[in-house]
Amino acid sequence: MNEEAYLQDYDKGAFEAPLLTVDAVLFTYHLDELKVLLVERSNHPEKGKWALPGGFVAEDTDKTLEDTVVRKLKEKTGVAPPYIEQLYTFGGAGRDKRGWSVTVCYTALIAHQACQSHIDTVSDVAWVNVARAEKMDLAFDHEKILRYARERLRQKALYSIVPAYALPKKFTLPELQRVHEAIIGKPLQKKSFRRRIEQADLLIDTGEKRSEGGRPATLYRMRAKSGDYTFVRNLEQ
Amino acid sequence: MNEEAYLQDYDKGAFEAPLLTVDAVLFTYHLDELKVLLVERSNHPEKGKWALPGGFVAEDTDKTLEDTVVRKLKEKTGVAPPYIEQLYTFGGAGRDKRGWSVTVCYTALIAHQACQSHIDTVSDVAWVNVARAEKMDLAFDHEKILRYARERLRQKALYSIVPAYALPKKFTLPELQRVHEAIIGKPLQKKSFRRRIEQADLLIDTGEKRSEGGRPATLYRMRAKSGDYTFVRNLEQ
DNA sequence: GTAATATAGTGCCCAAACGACACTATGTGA
DNA sequence: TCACATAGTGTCGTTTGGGCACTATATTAC
Repeated sequence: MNEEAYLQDYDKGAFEAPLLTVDAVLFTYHLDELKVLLVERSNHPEKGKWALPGGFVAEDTDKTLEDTVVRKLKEKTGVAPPYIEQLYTFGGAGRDKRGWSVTVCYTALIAHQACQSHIDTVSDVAWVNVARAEKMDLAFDHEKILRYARERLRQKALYSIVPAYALPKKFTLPELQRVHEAIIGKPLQKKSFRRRIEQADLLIDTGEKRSEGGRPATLYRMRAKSGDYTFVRNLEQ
Repeated sequence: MNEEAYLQDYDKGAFEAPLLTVDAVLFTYHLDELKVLLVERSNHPEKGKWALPGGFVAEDTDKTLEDTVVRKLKEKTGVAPPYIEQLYTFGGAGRDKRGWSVTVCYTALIAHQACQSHIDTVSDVAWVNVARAEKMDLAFDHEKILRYARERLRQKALYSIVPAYALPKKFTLPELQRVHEAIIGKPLQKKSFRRRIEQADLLIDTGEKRSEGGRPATLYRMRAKSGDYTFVRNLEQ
Protein backbone atom coordinates (compact mmCIF):
# COMPACT_ATOMS: atom_id res chain seq x y z
CA MET A 1 0.00 0.00 0.00
CA ASN A 2 1.43 3.37 -0.91
CA GLU A 3 1.24 6.43 1.27
CA GLU A 4 -1.63 8.11 -0.53
CA ALA A 5 -3.91 5.10 -0.34
CA TYR A 6 -3.01 4.71 3.31
CA LEU A 7 -3.89 8.29 4.10
CA GLN A 8 -7.24 8.04 2.40
CA ASP A 9 -8.07 5.03 4.53
CA TYR A 10 -6.68 6.77 7.57
CA ASP A 11 -8.78 9.88 7.07
CA LYS A 12 -11.92 7.84 6.59
CA GLY A 13 -11.31 6.11 9.89
CA ALA A 14 -11.42 2.78 8.09
CA PHE A 15 -7.87 2.18 9.15
CA GLU A 16 -6.81 1.44 12.67
CA ALA A 17 -3.46 3.09 13.35
CA PRO A 18 -1.20 1.70 16.09
CA LEU A 19 -2.14 2.74 19.61
CA LEU A 20 0.32 5.46 20.62
CA THR A 21 1.22 6.04 24.25
CA VAL A 22 3.92 7.70 26.29
CA ASP A 23 5.49 6.16 29.39
CA ALA A 24 7.95 7.39 31.98
CA VAL A 25 10.46 5.68 34.20
CA LEU A 26 10.75 8.12 37.08
CA PHE A 27 13.61 7.35 39.47
CA THR A 28 14.40 8.75 42.85
CA TYR A 29 16.76 8.00 45.75
CA HIS A 30 15.48 7.55 49.25
CA LEU A 31 16.76 5.74 52.33
CA ASP A 32 19.78 4.34 50.56
CA GLU A 33 17.66 2.84 47.79
CA LEU A 34 17.03 3.58 44.14
CA LYS A 35 13.28 3.65 43.59
CA VAL A 36 10.92 3.90 40.66
CA LEU A 37 7.40 5.31 40.50
CA LEU A 38 4.68 2.78 39.72
CA VAL A 39 0.95 3.18 39.19
CA GLU A 40 -1.71 0.56 39.77
CA ARG A 41 -3.84 0.21 36.64
CA SER A 42 -7.51 0.94 37.17
CA ASN A 43 -8.57 0.14 33.60
CA HIS A 44 -8.43 -2.77 31.23
CA PRO A 45 -6.29 -4.20 29.89
CA GLU A 46 -3.96 -5.42 32.63
CA LYS A 47 -6.31 -3.99 35.25
CA GLY A 48 -4.90 -4.33 38.76
CA LYS A 49 -1.31 -4.77 37.66
CA TRP A 50 1.31 -2.17 38.43
CA ALA A 51 2.65 -0.15 35.53
CA LEU A 52 4.88 2.75 34.63
CA PRO A 53 3.10 6.10 34.65
CA GLY A 54 2.02 7.15 31.18
CA GLY A 55 -0.87 7.75 28.87
CA PHE A 56 -2.11 9.16 25.62
CA VAL A 57 -1.20 12.37 23.90
CA ALA A 58 -3.76 15.12 24.40
CA GLU A 59 -3.68 16.75 20.99
CA ASP A 60 -5.42 19.88 22.17
CA THR A 61 -3.13 20.74 25.08
CA ASP A 62 0.22 19.02 24.43
CA LYS A 63 2.59 20.66 21.98
CA THR A 64 5.35 18.06 22.22
CA LEU A 65 5.80 14.49 23.43
CA GLU A 66 7.62 15.84 26.45
CA ASP A 67 4.59 17.92 27.33
CA THR A 68 2.61 14.72 27.44
CA VAL A 69 5.04 12.95 29.76
CA VAL A 70 5.40 15.92 32.07
CA ARG A 71 1.63 16.34 32.24
CA LYS A 72 1.21 12.69 33.18
CA LEU A 73 3.93 12.86 35.81
CA LYS A 74 2.44 15.98 37.30
CA GLU A 75 -0.87 14.15 37.66
CA LYS A 76 0.89 11.47 39.69
CA THR A 77 3.45 13.44 41.67
CA GLY A 78 2.14 16.97 41.73
CA VAL A 79 5.30 18.44 40.19
CA ALA A 80 7.33 18.41 37.00
CA PRO A 81 10.63 16.54 37.31
CA PRO A 82 13.82 18.60 36.93
CA TYR A 83 15.35 16.05 34.57
CA ILE A 84 13.68 14.21 31.72
CA GLU A 85 15.15 12.52 28.70
CA GLN A 86 13.82 10.32 25.95
CA LEU A 87 14.79 6.70 26.53
CA TYR A 88 13.58 4.55 23.64
CA THR A 89 10.46 3.81 21.65
CA PHE A 90 9.06 0.34 21.97
CA GLY A 91 6.55 -0.85 19.43
CA GLY A 92 5.20 -3.93 17.78
CA ALA A 93 2.30 -6.24 17.20
CA GLY A 94 2.72 -8.22 20.38
CA ARG A 95 3.18 -5.85 23.26
CA ASP A 96 -0.50 -5.07 23.88
CA LYS A 97 -3.28 -7.59 23.38
CA ARG A 98 -5.37 -4.89 21.71
CA GLY A 99 -3.02 -5.05 18.73
CA TRP A 100 -0.21 -2.98 17.29
CA SER A 101 0.99 -0.41 19.76
CA VAL A 102 3.86 2.02 20.21
CA THR A 103 5.10 3.70 23.37
CA VAL A 104 7.61 6.51 23.48
CA CYS A 105 9.45 6.11 26.77
CA TYR A 106 11.24 8.66 28.92
CA THR A 107 13.60 8.48 31.84
CA ALA A 108 13.11 11.10 34.53
CA LEU A 109 14.62 11.87 37.90
CA ILE A 110 13.26 13.74 40.88
CA ALA A 111 14.09 14.36 44.52
CA HIS A 112 12.03 12.16 46.79
CA GLN A 113 11.07 15.02 49.09
CA ALA A 114 9.77 17.05 46.15
CA CYS A 115 6.72 14.86 45.70
CA GLN A 116 6.34 12.57 48.70
CA SER A 117 3.56 14.64 50.25
CA HIS A 118 1.49 14.47 47.08
CA ILE A 119 2.06 10.77 46.56
CA ASP A 120 1.00 9.97 50.10
CA THR A 121 -2.47 11.33 49.32
CA VAL A 122 -3.25 8.76 46.65
CA SER A 123 -3.32 5.00 46.96
CA ASP A 124 -2.59 3.86 43.42
CA VAL A 125 0.85 5.46 43.13
CA ALA A 126 3.96 4.24 44.91
CA TRP A 127 7.74 4.40 45.03
CA VAL A 128 9.10 0.89 44.67
CA ASN A 129 12.66 -0.33 45.12
CA VAL A 130 13.97 -0.88 41.60
CA ALA A 131 15.24 -4.41 42.16
CA ARG A 132 11.87 -5.37 43.60
CA ALA A 133 9.94 -3.66 40.81
CA GLU A 134 11.83 -5.70 38.25
CA LYS A 135 10.43 -8.89 39.76
CA MET A 136 6.87 -7.68 40.12
CA ASP A 137 5.13 -8.85 36.94
CA LEU A 138 4.39 -5.38 35.68
CA ALA A 139 1.77 -4.60 33.03
CA PHE A 140 2.56 -4.97 29.31
CA ASP A 141 6.30 -4.96 28.57
CA HIS A 142 7.01 -2.49 31.35
CA GLU A 143 9.52 -4.78 33.03
CA LYS A 144 11.60 -4.72 29.88
CA ILE A 145 11.31 -0.94 29.70
CA LEU A 146 12.30 -0.59 33.33
CA ARG A 147 15.38 -2.80 32.86
CA TYR A 148 16.36 -0.82 29.80
CA ALA A 149 16.00 2.47 31.68
CA ARG A 150 18.01 1.15 34.60
CA GLU A 151 20.84 0.02 32.35
CA ARG A 152 20.90 3.39 30.60
CA LEU A 153 20.91 5.21 33.93
CA ARG A 154 23.77 2.97 35.00
CA GLN A 155 25.79 4.09 32.01
CA LYS A 156 25.02 7.70 32.81
CA ALA A 157 26.12 7.23 36.40
CA LEU A 158 29.53 6.14 35.13
CA TYR A 159 30.37 9.28 33.24
CA SER A 160 27.85 12.00 34.09
CA ILE A 161 26.25 13.62 37.10
CA VAL A 162 22.71 13.22 35.87
CA PRO A 163 21.93 11.17 39.00
CA ALA A 164 22.19 14.42 40.97
CA TYR A 165 18.62 15.13 39.84
CA ALA A 166 17.45 12.33 42.11
CA LEU A 167 18.54 14.52 45.02
CA PRO A 168 17.24 17.84 46.40
CA LYS A 169 18.61 21.06 44.92
CA LYS A 170 21.42 21.21 47.44
CA PHE A 171 23.40 18.09 48.17
CA THR A 172 26.83 16.95 49.31
CA LEU A 173 29.34 14.97 47.30
CA PRO A 174 29.24 11.96 49.64
CA GLU A 175 25.47 11.93 49.16
CA LEU A 176 25.84 12.07 45.40
CA GLN A 177 28.40 9.30 45.49
CA ARG A 178 25.97 7.08 47.39
CA VAL A 179 23.36 7.67 44.68
CA HIS A 180 25.84 6.72 41.99
CA GLU A 181 26.81 3.63 43.92
CA ALA A 182 23.20 2.59 44.33
CA ILE A 183 22.68 2.95 40.59
CA ILE A 184 25.88 1.22 39.54
CA GLY A 185 25.58 -1.46 42.17
CA LYS A 186 29.11 -1.33 43.49
CA PRO A 187 31.29 1.03 45.54
CA LEU A 188 33.19 3.82 43.83
CA GLN A 189 36.61 5.18 44.62
CA LYS A 190 36.08 8.46 46.45
CA LYS A 191 39.02 10.21 44.85
CA SER A 192 38.17 9.18 41.28
CA PHE A 193 34.56 10.15 41.76
CA ARG A 194 35.41 13.61 43.04
CA ARG A 195 38.02 14.15 40.35
CA ARG A 196 35.45 13.43 37.63
CA ILE A 197 32.98 15.82 39.15
CA GLU A 198 35.51 18.55 39.61
CA GLN A 199 36.68 18.26 36.01
CA ALA A 200 33.11 18.39 34.70
CA ASP A 201 32.73 21.73 36.44
CA LEU A 202 28.96 21.37 36.66
CA LEU A 203 28.51 21.91 40.36
CA ILE A 204 28.58 25.12 42.34
CA ASP A 205 29.72 25.44 45.91
CA THR A 206 26.86 27.07 47.81
CA GLY A 207 29.17 28.05 50.64
CA GLU A 208 26.99 26.14 53.08
CA LYS A 209 27.93 22.95 54.89
CA ARG A 210 26.00 20.05 56.35
CA SER A 211 27.18 17.80 59.13
CA GLU A 212 26.37 14.12 59.44
CA GLY A 213 28.30 13.19 62.53
CA GLY A 214 31.79 14.00 61.38
CA ARG A 215 33.40 16.77 59.43
CA PRO A 216 30.67 18.80 57.70
CA ALA A 217 30.39 18.32 53.95
CA THR A 218 30.15 21.14 51.43
CA LEU A 219 26.71 21.65 49.92
CA TYR A 220 26.64 21.96 46.15
CA ARG A 221 23.97 22.75 43.59
CA MET A 222 23.82 22.15 39.84
CA ARG A 223 25.17 24.82 37.58
CA ALA A 224 22.48 26.57 35.48
CA LYS A 225 21.05 24.22 32.90
CA SER A 226 22.67 24.08 29.52
CA GLY A 227 21.93 21.11 27.36
CA ASP A 228 22.74 17.67 28.61
CA TYR A 229 24.28 17.34 32.03
CA THR A 230 26.97 14.94 31.04
CA PHE A 231 30.67 15.31 31.39
CA VAL A 232 32.51 16.91 28.56
CA ARG A 233 34.38 13.72 27.74
CA ASN A 234 32.10 12.17 25.16
CA LEU A 235 30.10 15.17 24.13
CA GLU A 236 30.74 18.32 22.22
CA GLN A 237 34.03 18.85 20.45
CA MET B 1 -9.87 12.83 30.03
CA ASN B 2 -9.03 9.52 31.60
CA GLU B 3 -7.79 6.50 29.72
CA GLU B 4 -11.07 4.66 29.57
CA ALA B 5 -12.97 7.56 28.06
CA TYR B 6 -10.16 8.05 25.59
CA LEU B 7 -10.25 4.46 24.47
CA GLN B 8 -13.98 4.55 23.94
CA ASP B 9 -13.58 7.56 21.70
CA TYR B 10 -10.62 5.95 20.04
CA ASP B 11 -12.46 2.73 19.26
CA LYS B 12 -15.40 4.63 17.85
CA GLY B 13 -13.13 6.44 15.47
CA ALA B 14 -14.32 9.72 16.92
CA PHE B 15 -10.84 10.49 18.02
CA GLU B 16 -8.01 11.33 15.71
CA ALA B 17 -4.80 9.81 17.05
CA PRO B 18 -1.44 11.34 16.08
CA LEU B 19 -0.13 10.32 12.68
CA LEU B 20 2.57 7.74 13.31
CA THR B 21 5.41 7.23 10.85
CA VAL B 22 8.85 5.72 10.76
CA ASP B 23 11.85 7.37 9.08
CA ALA B 24 15.40 6.28 8.38
CA VAL B 25 18.67 8.15 7.98
CA LEU B 26 20.65 5.75 5.80
CA PHE B 27 24.32 6.67 5.48
CA THR B 28 26.96 5.35 3.18
CA TYR B 29 30.50 6.25 2.14
CA HIS B 30 31.43 6.71 -1.49
CA LEU B 31 34.15 8.61 -3.31
CA ASP B 32 35.56 10.13 -0.13
CA GLU B 33 32.18 11.49 0.89
CA LEU B 34 29.62 10.68 3.55
CA LYS B 35 26.24 10.43 1.86
CA VAL B 36 22.64 10.03 2.91
CA LEU B 37 19.74 8.45 1.06
CA LEU B 38 16.95 10.86 0.11
CA VAL B 39 13.62 10.29 -1.59
CA GLU B 40 11.64 12.80 -3.61
CA ARG B 41 8.11 13.01 -2.28
CA SER B 42 5.42 12.13 -4.79
CA ASN B 43 2.49 12.84 -2.48
CA HIS B 44 1.13 15.73 -0.51
CA PRO B 45 2.05 17.23 1.80
CA GLU B 46 5.47 18.60 0.88
CA LYS B 47 5.13 17.08 -2.61
CA GLY B 48 8.26 17.54 -4.69
CA LYS B 49 10.54 18.10 -1.73
CA TRP B 50 13.25 15.62 -0.83
CA ALA B 51 12.76 13.64 2.35
CA LEU B 52 14.21 10.82 4.39
CA PRO B 53 12.90 7.40 3.39
CA GLY B 54 10.08 6.25 5.64
CA GLY B 55 6.41 5.50 5.89
CA PHE B 56 3.61 3.99 7.86
CA VAL B 57 3.50 0.79 9.84
CA ALA B 58 1.81 -2.06 8.00
CA GLU B 59 0.00 -3.72 10.86
CA ASP B 60 -0.60 -6.91 8.93
CA THR B 61 2.98 -7.63 7.88
CA ASP B 62 5.27 -5.78 10.31
CA LYS B 63 5.88 -7.34 13.70
CA THR B 64 8.15 -4.63 15.04
CA LEU B 65 9.07 -1.03 14.27
CA GLU B 66 12.35 -2.25 12.86
CA ASP B 67 10.46 -4.46 10.43
CA THR B 68 8.76 -1.33 9.16
CA VAL B 69 12.01 0.56 8.62
CA VAL B 70 13.74 -2.35 6.99
CA ARG B 71 10.78 -2.93 4.68
CA LYS B 72 10.81 0.72 3.62
CA LEU B 73 14.55 0.70 3.03
CA LYS B 74 14.31 -2.48 0.99
CA GLU B 75 11.73 -0.79 -1.22
CA LYS B 76 14.20 2.00 -1.92
CA THR B 77 17.53 0.17 -2.04
CA GLY B 78 16.65 -3.43 -2.79
CA VAL B 79 18.42 -4.77 0.29
CA ALA B 80 18.27 -4.69 4.08
CA PRO B 81 21.07 -2.67 5.68
CA PRO B 82 23.55 -4.59 7.86
CA TYR B 83 23.34 -2.02 10.62
CA ILE B 84 20.27 -0.28 11.98
CA GLU B 85 19.68 1.43 15.29
CA GLN B 86 16.90 3.54 16.74
CA LEU B 87 17.85 7.21 16.77
CA TYR B 88 15.12 9.25 18.40
CA THR B 89 11.40 9.83 18.24
CA PHE B 90 10.27 13.25 17.11
CA GLY B 91 6.71 14.27 17.75
CA GLY B 92 4.52 17.26 18.29
CA ALA B 93 1.72 19.44 17.08
CA GLY B 94 3.81 21.49 14.68
CA ARG B 95 5.95 19.18 12.63
CA ASP B 96 3.32 18.25 10.03
CA LYS B 97 0.66 20.65 8.83
CA ARG B 98 -1.91 17.85 9.02
CA GLY B 99 -1.69 18.08 12.80
CA TRP B 100 -0.14 16.08 15.62
CA SER B 101 2.39 13.60 14.31
CA VAL B 102 5.09 11.32 15.61
CA THR B 103 7.98 9.73 13.76
CA VAL B 104 10.23 7.03 15.14
CA CYS B 105 13.61 7.56 13.49
CA TYR B 106 16.41 5.12 12.81
CA THR B 107 20.01 5.45 11.76
CA ALA B 108 21.26 2.84 9.30
CA LEU B 109 24.47 2.18 7.41
CA ILE B 110 25.14 0.29 4.22
CA ALA B 111 27.90 -0.24 1.69
CA HIS B 112 27.42 1.91 -1.37
CA GLN B 113 28.08 -0.96 -3.76
CA ALA B 114 25.42 -3.10 -2.06
CA CYS B 115 22.58 -1.06 -3.46
CA GLN B 116 23.86 1.25 -6.18
CA SER B 117 22.57 -0.92 -9.03
CA HIS B 118 19.04 -0.90 -7.61
CA ILE B 119 19.04 2.83 -6.90
CA ASP B 120 20.18 3.62 -10.42
CA THR B 121 16.94 2.11 -11.73
CA VAL B 122 14.70 4.61 -9.99
CA SER B 123 14.64 8.37 -10.37
CA ASP B 124 13.17 9.51 -7.07
CA VAL B 125 15.89 8.05 -4.85
CA ALA B 126 19.40 9.43 -4.55
CA TRP B 127 22.55 9.44 -2.47
CA VAL B 128 23.32 13.00 -1.45
CA ASN B 129 26.43 14.41 0.20
CA VAL B 130 25.47 14.96 3.82
CA ALA B 131 26.67 18.54 4.04
CA ARG B 132 24.69 19.37 0.91
CA ALA B 133 21.60 17.55 2.12
CA GLU B 134 21.59 19.63 5.28
CA LYS B 135 21.16 22.78 3.21
CA MET B 136 18.50 21.41 0.87
CA ASP B 137 15.21 22.46 2.47
CA LEU B 138 14.05 18.93 3.15
CA ALA B 139 10.42 18.01 3.82
CA PHE B 140 8.92 18.36 7.31
CA ASP B 141 11.56 18.50 10.06
CA HIS B 142 13.84 16.11 8.23
CA GLU B 143 16.75 18.52 8.25
CA LYS B 144 16.66 18.51 12.03
CA ILE B 145 16.49 14.73 12.06
CA LEU B 146 19.40 14.47 9.67
CA ARG B 147 21.54 16.80 11.76
CA TYR B 148 20.69 14.82 14.86
CA ALA B 149 21.63 11.55 13.17
CA ARG B 150 24.86 12.99 11.91
CA GLU B 151 25.85 14.20 15.35
CA ARG B 152 25.06 10.82 16.86
CA LEU B 153 27.05 9.06 14.16
CA ARG B 154 29.90 11.44 14.87
CA GLN B 155 29.92 10.37 18.51
CA LYS B 156 29.91 6.74 17.48
CA ALA B 157 32.84 7.30 15.13
CA LEU B 158 34.86 8.52 18.11
CA TYR B 159 34.61 5.39 20.20
CA SER B 160 33.16 2.59 18.08
CA ILE B 161 33.64 0.93 14.74
CA VAL B 162 30.00 1.15 13.72
CA PRO B 163 31.05 3.21 10.66
CA ALA B 164 32.53 0.00 9.23
CA TYR B 165 29.00 -0.87 8.15
CA ALA B 166 29.20 1.89 5.56
CA LEU B 167 31.85 -0.21 3.82
CA PRO B 168 31.72 -3.55 2.01
CA LYS B 169 32.15 -6.73 4.05
CA LYS B 170 35.90 -6.72 3.56
CA PHE B 171 37.81 -3.50 4.05
CA THR B 172 41.20 -2.17 5.04
CA LEU B 173 42.05 -0.12 8.09
CA PRO B 174 43.14 2.92 6.07
CA GLU B 175 39.76 2.77 4.32
CA LEU B 176 37.94 2.59 7.64
CA GLN B 177 39.97 5.47 8.98
CA ARG B 178 38.94 7.61 6.02
CA VAL B 179 35.29 6.86 6.76
CA HIS B 180 35.75 7.88 10.36
CA GLU B 181 37.51 11.04 9.29
CA ALA B 182 34.73 11.92 6.88
CA ILE B 183 32.19 11.48 9.67
CA ILE B 184 34.13 13.32 12.33
CA GLY B 185 35.26 16.02 9.96
CA LYS B 186 38.91 16.09 10.90
CA PRO B 187 41.98 13.86 10.48
CA LEU B 188 42.71 11.14 13.00
CA GLN B 189 46.03 9.94 14.31
CA LYS B 190 46.81 6.68 12.54
CA LYS B 191 48.39 5.01 15.52
CA SER B 192 45.65 5.94 17.99
CA PHE B 193 42.98 4.82 15.56
CA ARG B 194 44.57 1.43 15.02
CA ARG B 195 45.22 0.97 18.73
CA ARG B 196 41.55 1.52 19.51
CA ILE B 197 40.46 -0.95 16.90
CA GLU B 198 42.93 -3.57 17.97
CA GLN B 199 41.83 -3.29 21.59
CA ALA B 200 38.17 -3.56 20.66
CA ASP B 201 39.00 -6.89 19.05
CA LEU B 202 35.99 -6.68 16.75
CA LEU B 203 37.75 -7.18 13.42
CA ILE B 204 39.07 -10.37 11.88
CA ASP B 205 42.06 -10.56 9.60
CA THR B 206 40.87 -12.31 6.44
CA GLY B 207 44.44 -13.11 5.43
CA GLU B 208 43.92 -11.28 2.15
CA LYS B 209 45.56 -8.02 1.14
CA ARG B 210 44.66 -5.18 -1.18
CA SER B 211 47.08 -2.83 -2.86
CA GLU B 212 46.39 0.79 -3.62
CA GLY B 213 49.67 1.84 -5.10
CA GLY B 214 51.94 1.22 -2.17
CA ARG B 215 52.33 -1.52 0.36
CA PRO B 216 49.21 -3.70 0.30
CA ALA B 217 46.84 -3.30 3.25
CA THR B 218 45.35 -6.16 5.22
CA LEU B 219 41.69 -6.88 4.53
CA TYR B 220 39.51 -7.24 7.60
CA ARG B 221 35.89 -8.20 8.21
CA MET B 222 33.61 -7.65 11.21
CA ARG B 223 33.56 -10.30 13.88
CA ALA B 224 30.26 -12.19 14.14
CA LYS B 225 27.52 -9.93 15.42
CA SER B 226 26.99 -9.73 19.16
CA GLY B 227 25.05 -6.80 20.46
CA ASP B 228 26.25 -3.31 19.83
CA TYR B 229 29.45 -2.85 17.89
CA THR B 230 31.00 -0.37 20.24
CA PHE B 231 34.28 -0.49 22.02
CA VAL B 232 34.36 -1.87 25.48
CA ARG B 233 35.26 1.49 26.98
CA ASN B 234 31.86 2.86 27.92
CA LEU B 235 29.85 -0.29 27.77
CA GLU B 236 29.58 -3.42 29.86
CA GLN B 237 31.43 -3.72 33.17
C1' DG C 1 39.80 20.67 78.03
C1' DT C 2 41.28 16.60 75.65
C1' DA C 3 41.06 12.22 73.49
C1' DA C 4 38.43 9.06 70.66
C1' DT C 5 35.64 8.67 66.80
C1' DA C 6 33.35 9.69 62.56
C1' DT C 7 32.97 11.65 58.28
C1' DA C 8 35.01 14.97 54.57
C1' DG C 9 38.43 15.94 51.58
C1' DT C 10 43.55 15.73 49.58
C1' DG C 11 48.33 14.00 48.08
C1' DC C 12 50.62 10.98 45.67
C1' DC C 13 52.09 6.82 43.29
C1' DC C 14 51.55 3.70 39.62
C1' DA C 15 49.49 1.72 35.51
C1' DA C 16 46.75 2.12 31.45
C1' DA C 17 45.36 4.96 27.56
C1' DC C 18 46.19 8.42 24.19
C1' DG C 19 48.37 12.00 21.07
C1' DA C 20 52.21 12.91 18.33
C1' DC C 21 55.54 11.72 15.20
C1' DA C 22 59.47 9.42 13.46
C1' DC C 23 60.61 5.23 11.95
C1' DT C 24 60.38 0.63 9.42
C1' DA C 25 57.99 -2.48 5.89
C1' DT C 26 56.37 -3.76 1.44
C1' DG C 27 54.37 -3.07 -2.57
C1' DT C 28 54.43 -0.40 -7.67
C1' DG C 29 56.55 1.69 -11.47
C1' DA C 30 60.26 4.60 -13.80
C1' DT D 1 67.73 -0.84 -8.49
C1' DC D 2 66.07 3.26 -6.94
C1' DA D 3 62.51 6.55 -6.10
C1' DC D 4 57.85 6.74 -4.54
C1' DA D 5 53.60 5.60 -2.33
C1' DT D 6 51.04 3.56 1.01
C1' DA D 7 50.85 0.27 5.28
C1' DG D 8 52.04 -0.51 9.65
C1' DT D 9 55.08 -0.06 14.24
C1' DG D 10 58.19 1.89 18.15
C1' DT D 11 58.43 4.97 21.42
C1' DC D 12 58.17 9.07 24.20
C1' DG D 13 55.78 12.24 27.01
C1' DT D 14 51.14 13.57 28.78
C1' DT D 15 46.78 12.64 30.55
C1' DT D 16 43.46 9.86 32.97
C1' DG D 17 42.01 6.86 36.49
C1' DG D 18 42.38 3.38 40.42
C1' DG D 19 44.08 2.76 44.90
C1' DC D 20 45.15 4.05 49.35
C1' DA D 21 47.24 6.50 52.94
C1' DC D 22 47.13 10.77 54.70
C1' DT D 23 45.21 15.26 56.56
C1' DA D 24 41.08 18.17 58.07
C1' DT D 25 37.12 19.28 60.83
C1' DA D 26 33.33 18.27 63.07
C1' DT D 27 30.77 15.56 67.21
C1' DT D 28 30.83 12.78 71.36
C1' DA D 29 32.77 10.64 75.57
C1' DC D 30 35.30 11.27 79.60
